[in-house]
Amino acid sequence: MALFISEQTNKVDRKGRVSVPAQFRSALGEALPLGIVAFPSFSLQKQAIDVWPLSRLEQLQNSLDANSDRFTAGQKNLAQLIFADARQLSFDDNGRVLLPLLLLESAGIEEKAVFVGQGRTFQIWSPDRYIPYKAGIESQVSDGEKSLSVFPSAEVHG
Amino acid sequence: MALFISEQTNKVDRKGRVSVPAQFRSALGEALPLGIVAFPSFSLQKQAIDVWPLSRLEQLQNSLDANSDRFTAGQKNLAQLIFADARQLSFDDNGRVLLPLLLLESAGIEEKAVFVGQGRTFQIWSPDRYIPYKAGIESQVSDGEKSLSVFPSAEVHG
DNA sequence: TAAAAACCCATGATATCCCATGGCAGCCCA
DNA sequence: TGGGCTGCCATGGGATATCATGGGTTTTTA
Repeated sequence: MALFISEQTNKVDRKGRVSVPAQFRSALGEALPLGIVAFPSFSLQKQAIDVWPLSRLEQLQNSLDANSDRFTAGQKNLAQLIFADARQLSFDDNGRVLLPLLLLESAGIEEKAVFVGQGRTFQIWSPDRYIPYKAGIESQVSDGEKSLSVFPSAEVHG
Repeated sequence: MALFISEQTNKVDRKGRVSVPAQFRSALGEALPLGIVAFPSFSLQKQAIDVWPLSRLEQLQNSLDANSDRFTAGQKNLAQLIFADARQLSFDDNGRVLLPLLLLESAGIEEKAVFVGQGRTFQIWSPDRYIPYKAGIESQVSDGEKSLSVFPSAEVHG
């Protein structure tokens, strides 16, 4: 499965439907018909919605089954919350999903939804929250980290 | 994959398309069909566009998956920003890409785009910005370093 | 049986595909 | 060595497909 890359703002219609960016849908590839799961983003104090391919949730479950000892108590609690709060969303013929009211409210989404690629997952934000959030992230990157050979390099070359 | 070397200025047409220099396309080699990712250059205060082969972003993601602990918080933030700001571009039959409006604007590109080889990556500049930028770099070189050491490396890149 | 969800079709905007052209560089051959 | 031939490359533009969006209709479900 390809990566989720880039931002795109789409409209939420009266029925609560939004088009998932075509690029994200194609990144799902074969996993598309399985759909996605969405839940309030715990790492962001539920400011936004986290979206995973369903297969990732399955992988998490498998890890919990096989390597339960490698998870901290806190991580297990988090996993419990994800399983409880996650909603499985499926695509209609036009590539839209119906966002449940609970998720819309918790993320403060009304007219517009910002889809933000995060590699293996993506997020859905209200524009009003996303803009200041992103500005904050940018300010937390130091100038040194922005300059040459930004990342641990042995892994990044190809 | 070969290195990106040299400069070339190409025209941006009415639809926002530009030919990527043939030399850069052939440097991509097998990675050509996967396409490239482009985002405002963080190290240059978003003056220009940084372009990576998609595979480089995939390697970054793999590295994050496997060695998350070797990244600083700032580096992780930067990675988040890259996933959000990057746009995946693919080539048409003539070797052109469509530059999204957002990138054109952030780099101040209108009629012409300067492609600048940077080894494993390349940049795209507006001529108006590139000329003074390069002059600045050149004057810094003339005041300082004029030779380079090449270090033997255990990593075999390529 | 009323509200919500799923399904279906329509539309405008935009991106993609496809073909055509002109210029330049390299090559061949006289 | 010069002149033309050939092929690649950058560029332009029309045709086609895809995408986001809206709304009606049927089906589900509570």
